[in-house]
Amino acid sequence: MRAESRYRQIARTLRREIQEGSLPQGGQLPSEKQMEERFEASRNTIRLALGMLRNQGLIVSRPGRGHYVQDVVPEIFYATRSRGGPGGFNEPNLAGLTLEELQLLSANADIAPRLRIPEGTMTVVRHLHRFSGDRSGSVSAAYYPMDLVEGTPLMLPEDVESALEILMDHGHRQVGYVDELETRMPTPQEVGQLELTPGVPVLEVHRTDYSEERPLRLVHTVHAGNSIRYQYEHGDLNAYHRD
Amino acid sequence: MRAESRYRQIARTLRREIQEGSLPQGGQLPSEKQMEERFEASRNTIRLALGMLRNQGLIVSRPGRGHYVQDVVPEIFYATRSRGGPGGFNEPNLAGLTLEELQLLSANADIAPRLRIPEGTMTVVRHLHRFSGDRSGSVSAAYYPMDLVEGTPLMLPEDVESALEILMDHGHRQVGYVDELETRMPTPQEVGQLELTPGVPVLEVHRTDYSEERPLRLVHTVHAGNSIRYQYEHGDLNAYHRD
DNA sequence: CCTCTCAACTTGTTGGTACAGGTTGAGTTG
DNA sequence: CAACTCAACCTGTACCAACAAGTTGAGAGG
Repeated sequence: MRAESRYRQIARTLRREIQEGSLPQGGQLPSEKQMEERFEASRNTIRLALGMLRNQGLIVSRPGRGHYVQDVVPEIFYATRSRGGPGGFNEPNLAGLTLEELQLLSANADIAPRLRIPEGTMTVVRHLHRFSGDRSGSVSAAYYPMDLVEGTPLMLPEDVESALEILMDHGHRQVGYVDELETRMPTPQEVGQLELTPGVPVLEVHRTDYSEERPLRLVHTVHAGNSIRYQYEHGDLNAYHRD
Repeated sequence: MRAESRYRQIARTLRREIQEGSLPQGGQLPSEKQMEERFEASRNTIRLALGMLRNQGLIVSRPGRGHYVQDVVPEIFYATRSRGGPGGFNEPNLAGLTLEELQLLSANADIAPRLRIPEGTMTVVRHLHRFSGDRSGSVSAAYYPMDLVEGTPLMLPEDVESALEILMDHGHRQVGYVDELETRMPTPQEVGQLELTPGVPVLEVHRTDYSEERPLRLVHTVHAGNSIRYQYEHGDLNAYHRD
């Protein structure tokens, strides 16, 4: 059992062919039956190899169709590039964001500390969905302390242009934010929401926006890992930041 | 085939038990044979369910031992918290970094554009390894343009206190940086280097450090996704940043 | 020419068997 | 008592068989 197992050898071979381009992006792999003959292995062994590649996000498999080489290009999210938000900070990719649901929820242990409110305090939650192209890109939940948004359009189940601008009009100006980034494998629910193919991790971001006095908002976003790149700039880079 | 398949049901049941804590962290799951009886399914089906949990990073499996509930707590990397680096910026977690290898390498298409040097230009590459506790935390490669480090201790195969400080002593002061963050599944090589358990994604970070004139260094880091959290702060948050 | 049916393909799921090799603890042996 | 052996477990790998269900294209039928 010390030597590399058969299915790992097969996976390695296929992986190399994918990365070298003998199997072009989007191209179809031979059927499992054909691979049985080529590699002189049983279908189960072939499927173990294909399972590895699927888990690595290199291929996608469609019942009745076949196995295909995966092709996705990530889009870059410039976290620190100003887009004229009220505080000079851009909102998490407003373009393509649509409101899915509006909810009243008491803050749990994940939310309350970040908003610096007691657990159980009421918050207004706006669930947003971002599509990139025809595919699902991310799902967000923006938590607002109830007292901050009472009597504002943020209480209404409608899309808004800029939530931070609305807050500013009510006397709460954003002066900064904190982003916390983690990666992990998706939950089954997220696999459905983001239409994730197996083997694609998610990037989980907690952004807390602050005024001078208090946290204004917590945006919890889960991005499909194969379609996102975050970029942060710090310091005096006027002459050197890239596009 | 429309109904949820048997192995997914089993995985869902076990997942719930893990998340609810009926199966404590670090605890051992029943053996596959015992689960055959409990779920009235074949070993193949049980193993498919366990494979799902393993791919989700919820369990680890050890031949001859059994299946265990995974338990890891991520450590936070404060990307924007100053630690007295020359430019007021901290280096990527200097503590625990050890030099593995020193290399001379011509810049490829990944490196050259970020350092704004022509492809093929010589760079000095310092390979670093960070351990968190007894486990492997991340592997980094720091790329320096050759002309910048000639005649400095950075050409020597020895650990250095602060590379940016050395560069400053030679007239190159860091004034800022750009971080690019992506997530993906690890390559087989990274699985070995980082001692990753299956189902754990990696966080890939490209940090480019700049002086007023030019890029000074590119640090390419691959973190084990289950042991890292990145944090970025922006704006005037003196009173509000958390520990 | 268009539509519909269906055979022939595809992957997904489930059952079984067998053996390799790591791990452990009971029991034997010195 | 210490060391060693070994049976009994564990997971990993590999094979075979069968059926379910999605997909497609050839060909029959209108």
